[in-house]
Amino acid sequence: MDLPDLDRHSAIPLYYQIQQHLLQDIRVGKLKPGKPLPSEEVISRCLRVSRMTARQALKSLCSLGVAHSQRGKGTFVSEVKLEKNIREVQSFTEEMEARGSRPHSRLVSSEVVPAGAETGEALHLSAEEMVIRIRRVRVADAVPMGVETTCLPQSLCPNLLDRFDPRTSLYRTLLQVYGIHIVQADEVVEAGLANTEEARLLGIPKGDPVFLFTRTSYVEGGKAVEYVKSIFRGDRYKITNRLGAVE
Amino acid sequence: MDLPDLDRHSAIPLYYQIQQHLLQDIRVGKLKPGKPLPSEEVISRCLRVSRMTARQALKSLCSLGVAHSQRGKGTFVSEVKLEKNIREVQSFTEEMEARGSRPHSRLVSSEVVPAGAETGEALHLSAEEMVIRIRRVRVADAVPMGVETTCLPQSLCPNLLDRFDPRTSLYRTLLQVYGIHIVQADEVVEAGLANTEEARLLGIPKGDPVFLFTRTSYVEGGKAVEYVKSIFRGDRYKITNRLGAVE
DNA sequence: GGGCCCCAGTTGTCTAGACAACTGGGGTGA
DNA sequence: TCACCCCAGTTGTCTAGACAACTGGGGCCC
Repeated sequence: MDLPDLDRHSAIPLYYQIQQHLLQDIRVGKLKPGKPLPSEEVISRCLRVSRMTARQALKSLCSLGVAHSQRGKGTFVSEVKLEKNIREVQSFTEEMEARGSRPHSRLVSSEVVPAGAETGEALHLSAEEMVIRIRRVRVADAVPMGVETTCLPQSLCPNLLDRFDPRTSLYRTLLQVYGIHIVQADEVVEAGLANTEEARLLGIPKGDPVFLFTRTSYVEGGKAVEYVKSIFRGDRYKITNRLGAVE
Repeated sequence: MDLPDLDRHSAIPLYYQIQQHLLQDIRVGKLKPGKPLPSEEVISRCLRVSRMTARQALKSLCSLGVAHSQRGKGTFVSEVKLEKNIREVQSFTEEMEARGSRPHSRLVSSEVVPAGAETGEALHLSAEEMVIRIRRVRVADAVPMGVETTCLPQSLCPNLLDRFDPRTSLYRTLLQVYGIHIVQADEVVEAGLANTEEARLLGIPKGDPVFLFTRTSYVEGGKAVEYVKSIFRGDRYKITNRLGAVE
């Protein structure tokens, strides 16, 4: 076991430096699944940090899912692979890039309209309040993958349609221009069949299997900022979930 | 703000007593979404615990997703509802009971067979090793919802077929009889169409939209113990996901 | 009014230690 | 041989403090 020297004058917390080093050792296979990580006491003594700091590094690895602790025994590297991330809030752009594809989007329509009952309820607006509605075909590696309709309250991001290039990532624009950081989302998925218009936009036969997504996205603190309905091809798109345990 | 008296002689950790009390206050609406929780210093002073213990209670609420902290400001109750749980490993039985339905199952077949390439790879077995394969129709409130095929290594749960009533919960039997506690699973979902046999078992027209699930389940430490392929009706079944943020 | 500084309150990180609870192995005694 | 005890190693919980970093508001000065 080799442990790194810590940079004690860095702005990076000590526990985080330790966590990153252990994570790196796991990634490159220096620490193998099922094998114990250095104990709190060993880290504490070798790196001259308090046991609580060593402990914080190990616990952060546990909450990442790459390790698990057993009282009286130690902390061990888990078997599960690092590549399979816990399902996270990602824009289509981020998701496709993570899968190694080149994403882009084609604008179908963008307009400012009253929210209506369904969208209003999801975003906690009255049905009369105005929302920005953007409809796009999502494309990965030149293959149309799905059709996505996004609604955002106009009050939250005025002039979005002037400032946003619909071919790029909406989430990045929200963060960079408006400081809106989406951290959580609730999503409902149904299975259905493509209707005539969807089939035309996606270039697939009518009646092909599709996913129907309905997603509400939240900023920290739980305020709803986005309501999305989308349709994705069943033949080219898969959902990958990591399910965790109940405490 | 009223804080409870702590039982200092209890085996229940102090931070957990505090966490449970705050959780109760949130549940009954005494602490409302968006409002601050008592600060670390207040908890520490009122309950005569160290600040680290108060902090542990608040951080555990954050990791449950019911609160969030902001440096320099405080820890606040999140808006999201408690009823909508983070997606968790659940047996069909648990899932349906949580949705308020009465689940049961009808056995299609159960047998001991060689794993084969696909199942063997998923469970880290050779293709020749024997697995127990159970095929069941899953029913909720007398409506057939899906067809599920579960494979488990025979070495892990010998005599399972004698000890397990296929109409009940497999996960409960694994836990109670073999001490196997499934804590994590990877799941891939695809959209497809029902073939003739599936349509017959589910009582739906051939070609109706269905979900195709492929799930590998793990015990603590990451050992794979179960490989499941299942088909669920698209018209009666929805997937609900809570997506979290990346750290 | 506007800009600036300072201060109280809050969370983030860290220390040095303590005892409890549990695991696994070795040794001892019946 | 077997049961039991004890011990070293490990994680879980807890204490009492320290300083850093950030927020928001009040007050001061220009």
